[in-house]
Amino acid sequence: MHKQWDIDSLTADIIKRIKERTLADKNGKLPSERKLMDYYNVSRYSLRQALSKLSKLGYIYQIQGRGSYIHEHRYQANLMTQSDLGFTEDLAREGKRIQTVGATQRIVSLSEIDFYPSNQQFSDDQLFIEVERFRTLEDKPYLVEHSYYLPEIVGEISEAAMYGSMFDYLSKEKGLTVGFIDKFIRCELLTESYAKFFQLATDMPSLTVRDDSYLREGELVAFSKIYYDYRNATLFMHKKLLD
Amino acid sequence: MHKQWDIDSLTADIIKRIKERTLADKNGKLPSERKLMDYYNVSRYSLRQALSKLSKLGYIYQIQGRGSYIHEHRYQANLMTQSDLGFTEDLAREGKRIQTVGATQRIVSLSEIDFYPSNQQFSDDQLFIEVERFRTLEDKPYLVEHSYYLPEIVGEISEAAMYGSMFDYLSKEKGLTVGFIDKFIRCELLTESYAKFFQLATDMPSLTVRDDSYLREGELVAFSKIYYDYRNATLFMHKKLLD
DNA sequence: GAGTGGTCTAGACCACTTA
DNA sequence: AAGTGGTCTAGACCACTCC
Repeated sequence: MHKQWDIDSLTADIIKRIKERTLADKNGKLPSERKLMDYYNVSRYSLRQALSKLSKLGYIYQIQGRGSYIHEHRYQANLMTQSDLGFTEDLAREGKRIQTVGATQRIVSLSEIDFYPSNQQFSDDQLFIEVERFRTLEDKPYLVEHSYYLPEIVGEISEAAMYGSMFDYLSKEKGLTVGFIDKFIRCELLTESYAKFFQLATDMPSLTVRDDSYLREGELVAFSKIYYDYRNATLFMHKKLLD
Repeated sequence: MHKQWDIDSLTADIIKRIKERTLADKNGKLPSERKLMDYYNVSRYSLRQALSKLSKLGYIYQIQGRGSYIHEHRYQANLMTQSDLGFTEDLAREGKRIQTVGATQRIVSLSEIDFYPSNQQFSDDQLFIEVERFRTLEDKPYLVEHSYYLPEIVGEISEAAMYGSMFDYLSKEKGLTVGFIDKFIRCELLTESYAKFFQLATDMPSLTVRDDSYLREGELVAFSKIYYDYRNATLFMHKKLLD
């Protein structure tokens, strides 16, 4: 039988085989692209799309004229990759349990917001739904999410949604599809209440990810800032040179 | 006449035209991919490679069935993008002047190093060339680079190279080509001497980028940690959903 | 239905490595 | 010379948007 592969399932299958160690030889060398094309019965384009993803995730590296090799990188706790970085980290994190242990919402005016999106002008009477969520990973403090939603787009936000995935909520209940997100990664000092959540002293730092979330149509729907415990949060990237 | 376009020059030309505002209509809508293919006389593949880069850089977004649009994002000082993140920020930064204002090097043993690469085992008698470089951007403190080079690969490092681009030095003087870099972005506390350079108090934070630099052949050649002034450093990323 | 971006195939040629 | 990854072309079909 011939399974049909799309790029995502192809990528997933290769990752699975890399982890099982059933694809590479004992030196960590993978079969050539031509052999993999035949094996999976996909075109060069599709195969290389998948290999490119594997490369960005740090699983392999490729050398022109020589071949593709597994790139071991030691397991690190709470390592986020660029592709992991979801709407507000609502994505499944390899079976780990993320819980919201506290959440508040209120309506605020322009003068009350703590930060702004990158390229938006608001009128003076613009209102926002301010949401603060305190979340744990495996029952340990993991992040604080401080968001502003635009009420004329999202309407009201139910209490139930506050404790679940905002991304799914907007998609399923409101029919809103987020198309892309601009991210600004910085290091900032914690306020007292956030520091307390992480059991840190006030003025200790935090790795922050500012998100500007846009609908597919290009409209800003929310902007937020996520604070991570600086002791735990690491963002991983892989850079290939000569591009 | 027909200029031949490769993907890099194609990408650069579209960026140029976006900035000049000579490509999009008044609503920020770009010509369709088919029109751009004809205009530049390239294949769909090449054009979409270029558009994909523009998308990751935050210049445009694309909507299936509708078209491609310019995505304005406000200019921010010292915004790094993932593709900017070079060997040690040696890349040209839009004409801004980066200078090394202090540099030291010494040979150290395994027990003396402050941090380790992600997936490497060293023998107990492994030696390293430790390099510390203090660098300014437009004469203001910008970053401190703390690196360990593997002497059996790079040999000695000349004093001249310490004040220039290590990347160019390895490439031109040593014939070593860095193929890829793993990056680990974190937030850490500054030591006294680094804090002093940034004119900050000790224990103030810093955005750090840990690099593991590998030769094209997959051998580790150096590992380093770059400390940025947390008040100035912002890393930009663009995430497209439904991938 | 026409036009748009998203995906995928088949094939070609090039640059580089290895033998 | 053979094999590898890197680049590029031409063309097809699909999913979605707009009229």
